[in-house]
Amino acid sequence: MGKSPCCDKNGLKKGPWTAEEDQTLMDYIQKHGHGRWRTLPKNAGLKRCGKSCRLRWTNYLRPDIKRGKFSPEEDDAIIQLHSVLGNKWSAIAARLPGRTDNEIKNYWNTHIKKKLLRMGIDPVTHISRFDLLELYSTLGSGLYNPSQQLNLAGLLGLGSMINPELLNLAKSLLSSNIQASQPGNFQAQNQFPFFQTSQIQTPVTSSSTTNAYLLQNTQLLQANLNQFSAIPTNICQDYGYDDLSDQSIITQLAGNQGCFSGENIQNMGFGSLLSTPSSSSTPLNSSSTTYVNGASTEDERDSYGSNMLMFDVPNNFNSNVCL
DNA sequence: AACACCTCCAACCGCAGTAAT
DNA sequence: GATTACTGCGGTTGGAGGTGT
Repeated sequence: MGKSPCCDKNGLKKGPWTAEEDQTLMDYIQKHGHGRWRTLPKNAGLKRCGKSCRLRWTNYLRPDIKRGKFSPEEDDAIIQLHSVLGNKWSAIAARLPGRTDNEIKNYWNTHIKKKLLRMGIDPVTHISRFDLLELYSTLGSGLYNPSQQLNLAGLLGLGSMINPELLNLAKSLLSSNIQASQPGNFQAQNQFPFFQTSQIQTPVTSSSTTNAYLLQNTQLLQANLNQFSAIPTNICQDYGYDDLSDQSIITQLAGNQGCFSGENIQNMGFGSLLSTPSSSSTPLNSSSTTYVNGASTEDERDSYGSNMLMFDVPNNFNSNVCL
């Protein structure tokens, strides 16, 4: 299903390698070295395509490959490198001796990503989902009614829980000329400097705390957001909104009825709204998948929807406050 | 025991970049 | 400069093995 054979047409074998094939390949490479992958299998007497041989060698047979479980130090290194390099698995592998890009990629997708999700951290942007939620909520309110004096955190009784710098940042944004509702106003996908991976701060690691991470990300947001005065439409488009001024965004951000209530917060699907496709190598710039209200299936099991909103609701929280 | 579902990872595919012609 | 061949990379898949019912 989905995959068309690359070797069958030439009568070449595909699928798992046998011990004999491994030995043949290793013997040949020991004698002649690797390279010239297209002619190698023929010369070595293997009924495999060159690509398959190269992959087998680089991912499994190479003598310098370290196998076995990843250490906590390696975990941290991968997270840190990923926050800087993104899905550049080969670049990450180059900094982790003995590990292959394929191995790291698999490990990321099966372990680390889930670990970060459980911590409420977006594995693509390495930004706390709580900060993103707050930012988007604030922006959404301002866009819906730009003249409105914002005090969302106060309104919700969340002031003490939200980083004030982030709120100020969001307010600053709203006070600037927001032109994002005009399609085509942004030139490039990566113009949203806030997600430039080269500027992502040290990510959370297994030994860090979420609070420290929030502070780091707030500083990052502030530094980056100072550089622009409009919100790219593609951010909204990525989540299925074509027009940033569309009230539906606000409705989404504020819950299905346009009101914040405890129940709405839990159910409004921010996890999907704010998530990015797991396979995206360009944070928040995916063009292929729209995530709205749980429309996507992947990793919704581990959705931030539950994780990111794991915070204490103050006793005086008014669950029926409308925006 | 049998079946269904889930997790993990080796291997595959397609694309992009580079080198050779 | 255009075309072809080769290589490397990142995303995705299939299936084995594990776990739950």
